[in-house]
Amino acid sequence: MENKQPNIDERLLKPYESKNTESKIYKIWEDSGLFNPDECIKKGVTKADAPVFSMVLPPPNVTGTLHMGHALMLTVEDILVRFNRMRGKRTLWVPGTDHAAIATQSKVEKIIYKEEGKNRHDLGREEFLKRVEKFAQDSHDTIVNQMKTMGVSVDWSREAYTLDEKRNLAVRTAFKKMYDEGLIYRGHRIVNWDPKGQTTVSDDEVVYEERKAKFYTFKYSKDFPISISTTRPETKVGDTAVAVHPDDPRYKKFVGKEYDANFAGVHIHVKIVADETVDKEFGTGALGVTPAHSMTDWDIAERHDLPRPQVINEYAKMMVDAPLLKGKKTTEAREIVVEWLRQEGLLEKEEEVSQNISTAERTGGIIEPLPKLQWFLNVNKEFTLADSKIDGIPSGSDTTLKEIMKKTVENGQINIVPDHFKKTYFHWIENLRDWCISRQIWFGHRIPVWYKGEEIYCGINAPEGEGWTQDSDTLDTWFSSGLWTFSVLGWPEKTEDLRIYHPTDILETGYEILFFWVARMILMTGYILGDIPFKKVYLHGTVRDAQGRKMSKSLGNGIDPIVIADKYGADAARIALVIGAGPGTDTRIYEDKIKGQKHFANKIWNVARFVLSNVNSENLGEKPEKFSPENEAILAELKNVAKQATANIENDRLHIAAEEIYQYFWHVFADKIIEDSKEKLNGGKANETRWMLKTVLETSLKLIHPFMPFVTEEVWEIVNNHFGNKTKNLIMVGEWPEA
RNA sequence: GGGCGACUAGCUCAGAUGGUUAGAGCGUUACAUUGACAUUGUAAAGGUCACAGGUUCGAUUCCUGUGUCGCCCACCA
Repeated sequence: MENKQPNIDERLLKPYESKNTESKIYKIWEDSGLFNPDECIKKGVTKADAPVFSMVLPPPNVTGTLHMGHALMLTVEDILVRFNRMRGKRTLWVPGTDHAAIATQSKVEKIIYKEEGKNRHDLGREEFLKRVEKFAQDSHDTIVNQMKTMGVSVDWSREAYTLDEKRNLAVRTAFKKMYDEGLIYRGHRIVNWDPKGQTTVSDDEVVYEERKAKFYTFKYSKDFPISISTTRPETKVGDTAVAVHPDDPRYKKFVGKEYDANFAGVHIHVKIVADETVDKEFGTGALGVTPAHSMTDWDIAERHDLPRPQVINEYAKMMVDAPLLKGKKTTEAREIVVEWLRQEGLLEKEEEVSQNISTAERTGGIIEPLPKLQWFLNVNKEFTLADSKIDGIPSGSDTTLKEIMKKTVENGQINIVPDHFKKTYFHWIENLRDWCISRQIWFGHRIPVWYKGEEIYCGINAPEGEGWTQDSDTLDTWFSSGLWTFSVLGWPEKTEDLRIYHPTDILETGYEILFFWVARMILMTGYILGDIPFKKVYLHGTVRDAQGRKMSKSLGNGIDPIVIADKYGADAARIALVIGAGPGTDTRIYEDKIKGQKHFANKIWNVARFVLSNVNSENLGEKPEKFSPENEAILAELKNVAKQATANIENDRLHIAAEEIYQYFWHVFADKIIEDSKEKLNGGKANETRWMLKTVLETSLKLIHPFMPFVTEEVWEIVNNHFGNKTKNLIMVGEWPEA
């Protein structure tokens, strides 16, 4: 071979070692300040009037550490950001973390209980919150380090936290505006009460588990004319009606009649009502109405103006006065009531059925529907949107939150990728009910409402004067995350950031939080700013293991992205995550896949070694004005690869872009171009071949950079030194190859 | 019950607006090689693109139906 010459960087003489390189490179990036667009302008790498590209990081929960799903998210977003930055755009990516109210609180409660045997009430609100904040801080620090390990080019100077001072002001300001306009109201409603967590949970935080249950058919008393069925006989002490279908010939004659009965020692007064919602075919076709402990029954009771006595309390215990049941847990009470029915000869049938039981996602507690005084956000109430940038909702016209959520996506102002998630989104909106925003937990944004006797005050700050007490509830965590795109940019202040970077360009997140979060951001931004929060929603899939199972703690099949990055390099993990994962598609990840990409990093390294050992400032002559046809063809193909990559990234096909670049680099550049060049380097076209190799190498590095930023930055530096380039720009702000 | 999606090589997956012999990685087999390469390269085997109809000059791609799997939503008291 031509040489094993001294003038090649000695780093290249050994195989590529990601371990120390990556942390070193990250430090160089951070020190450069170029993650911050203001700094890019100051240093002249970005024009002040360049087009803007902005994005917020979906803030990870401060409940622990990042998993592979986060790694995928960070990778996809970093690719988009690096690509746009290299294209010369004024690029901002704002990082942050989410306090994740109930998730974090219950996690800390578990730890404290395990270690000290105490619950939060033993510690008291103040001490408990101190503990949670400490935990959140530690967790935050871990997460930040993990993000750096993955190579994210976020602007740390703008980092935010959903529960910091500025975001708290945003929350209070938004709450007050909604309260003043009557969109936020307080009311008795059936809520999903979690007796284990002692709090309300939203509909979306309820998960259903299938279990076997007994389905009992019986009458309230001997002289009661209609049999009813239920899986929860203990709730029947709270019945105030039996509902039948208006057209049901069996029961028509009873409608309107009222009966008294002694049911398991509790006096009940039951009216027969006719209601369209009753299914004639199900059970006996007659439904015992328990208004206080069932959503649908509550609605029936409301329609027929029935009393709604509560018979179960917050601890899932019976609160009736009958000696048989008083203070008993619901499960015990069920046995007691069934036994009573047997003895009285009222039980007619007992069947085994499988039933979906509601549980709380975070604590696993069995949901007890209870009527409670809660805060709600009305999604159907009309209000006037004073200043609107939403197509189809003119400024000054009346609209609803639901309409805002619908219109912005319908009219294409917000695009969802992949497209079919739009259908899911609309379907969800159709069925959306008022959003219960209060939580009976301590960790979170305290509701900005104060009471003094009968007086209620809602304000950004506490009211003047003595004797006011603040509402003890906190807000659903998604209330503050709903403001995220603009609260991180400084709202409610009228900041420059807000003017320049909002609405953001893309929101990249997992499809599983389309409703929790994406929809709520659209709602909040529409209401508060009369605008959209982002132009495009890019949804990534779930990361699964080699067998296609979800990664979970209980299965123990999780792969820690940090362990992987340590072993194979973050570059390898990144490109392994992206290749084969189109938007909205689940992807499988396993060590062999990542190992393969580590080889790719090494391939880049070796290609650089080959090129630099054959091309250097001494043997490189004048750049030829015209290349021979064969080299011309090579450069044309290179240009075409760049063009394809650009188009694919712009059209959300990162997986294709990554694969094509990989294919080109390995199987065209390394296997063909370099192999062919070995001969040419000794022939008459040696100089133009050197130029060609240098050009292909440098251009390829740029194309690979968004996907594998560390190794490309390292090689870039070596290349620059090798040729003694004076302007030593980082590849991170290098110019993206012309398409 | 309602909705959404998937089904392509042994395995994991690409195949945007229908158009020659359907692609990659891993795996398998053969050969080469002290090579820029903790190897790598060259080549090979391997596919009724789930099934059945339809539209079309032409369907893996569009339409209808069937089957299997997965996910989301609702929830029957």
